[in-house]
Amino acid sequence: MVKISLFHEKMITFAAQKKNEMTQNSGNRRVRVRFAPSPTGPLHIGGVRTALYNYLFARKHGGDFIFRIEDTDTNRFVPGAEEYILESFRWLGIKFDEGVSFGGNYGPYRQSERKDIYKKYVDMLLEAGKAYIAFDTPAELEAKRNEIPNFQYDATTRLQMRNSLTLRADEVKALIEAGNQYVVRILIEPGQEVEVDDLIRGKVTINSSVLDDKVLYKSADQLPTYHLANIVDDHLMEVSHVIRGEEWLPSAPLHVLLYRAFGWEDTMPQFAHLPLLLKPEGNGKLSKRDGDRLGFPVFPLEWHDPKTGEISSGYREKDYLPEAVINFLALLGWNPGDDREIMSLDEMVDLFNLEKCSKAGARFNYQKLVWFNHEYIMLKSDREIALLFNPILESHGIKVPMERVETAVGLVKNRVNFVGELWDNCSYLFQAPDEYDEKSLKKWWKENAPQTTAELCDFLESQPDWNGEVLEPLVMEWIASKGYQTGKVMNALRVTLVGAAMGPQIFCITDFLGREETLRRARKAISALS
RNA sequence: GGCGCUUUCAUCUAACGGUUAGGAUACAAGAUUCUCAAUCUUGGCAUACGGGUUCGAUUCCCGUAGGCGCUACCA
Repeated sequence: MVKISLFHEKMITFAAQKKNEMTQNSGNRRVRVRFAPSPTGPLHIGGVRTALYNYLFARKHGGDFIFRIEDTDTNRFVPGAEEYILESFRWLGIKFDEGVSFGGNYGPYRQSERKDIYKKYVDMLLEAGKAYIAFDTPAELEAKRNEIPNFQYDATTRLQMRNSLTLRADEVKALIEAGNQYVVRILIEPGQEVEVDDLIRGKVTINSSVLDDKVLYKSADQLPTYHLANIVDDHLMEVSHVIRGEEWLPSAPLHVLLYRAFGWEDTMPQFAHLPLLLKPEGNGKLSKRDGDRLGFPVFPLEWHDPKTGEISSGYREKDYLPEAVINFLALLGWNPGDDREIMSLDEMVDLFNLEKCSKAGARFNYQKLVWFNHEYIMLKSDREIALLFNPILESHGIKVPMERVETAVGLVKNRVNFVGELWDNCSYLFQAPDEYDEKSLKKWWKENAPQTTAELCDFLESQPDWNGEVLEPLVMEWIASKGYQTGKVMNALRVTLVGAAMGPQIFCITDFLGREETLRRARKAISALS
């Protein structure tokens, strides 16, 4: 009975999962998603998470992951930003299938290189009467906003403005030929309920009357704005799902209307608006300043601003492991449905499901990221960590065989959160202490310590086999026979070898140091400290 | 101001009408021990509020309050 019902339950769960996968991949379309940043500076950590979710979704459904550059704002363009973004994903291990620098059949993938395409579609909208030309200058609009509270360029106001709806056709033509700059605005029909079907939030309905006639195209630089470029590109690149931040939710109805205006509603992508990343404390979304203030990076890589010369710290340079960053980020707004927390990228791909994404913003609690980093240090082999640690050793002038580094790492890695902390925890393995910690001395280097340590040295020297496992019981026996206290003897020795009351088991240290070095250090300390 | 989204421990979250409301981080205590850590065990800590619907609401609906976002010829 129990078995059957359990089996039955599993079948139901399985069927439900299948159904979810089907609804998320409607119409048997090939899954194609994109990450489309603007090259206006370093990649924000929230952007990294958005890209990660897109990546997971694409892999989960065997689809394509596209990298598109949305550089339609020439004013905000920052040289080097594109390469920075690419480099960030290389470090994080997130791979794209097509797009800028990856190739593909839907290019070009840089919007500034698609001017002709957008022009064509703008003209289509104009001809169909779904959009119109407006000549109002920024100054005129500014004046209007000052004059009328809550001014909005829409059905209630557009007939008071200078545009192709209020001007005669020959006037419009003359203005353009005279070199007047203009924009193309979408003509929003008021009073319609526009529905956005969001995979995370369900149906979101908004009345078109609250929408304004958004600018789609600027004659000044012959470039579209985000909204137009986005819809045209997603359509042409056959994007099936738009997974992006919640800040886009208010403009999603506009996008639906654009798909409708073009007659592309049947192939419109499905939307999924992700919750935002919030400040660890206080109000608002996570910003660049929070990192500086609270001592953690908000960018994957260090960034040198070419204009201001300002340097913003990055996770890579701050010694975080990319796996830890990815793992932490993945769990900020998503969970696999059970208690698992440590997951590889491949495991996440397997487990990923948009329906398990949360709706509310998540505070960026970097304390947990530190914990993740520790977990990944423990998870990685001693050799992997040793490879990362070796350059630090060399920077301290220490060159030893890799096996030595590996052994040292194995001895102390459980006590660090960062690879960079390794040095402070094991420098004594590679160089004799040149000073002794005062607190440790006070506690363990008592009046008879020089004498007992000297005796211990003699005893150790007399042992034929220098091996911690052999030595330990013999030393314990010796201590007992002398009537000494284990703690006192061992810690006195520790201080002479390490320079402080810290470190792993003492016989691990003597093993690592070897007979000669151990005795040399101990005897040196006895003479130095008596 | 308008529009939209959102609300379970301090934080990330689980529980998709029936649980002593679970896990993790952080915090605290204990264990261990040759030190410091790590580790293990234990502990405290939550369903924003008010109405419904229901035999029964963390879960569904409405309202209030809080939070967040958008409201550019930026994305």
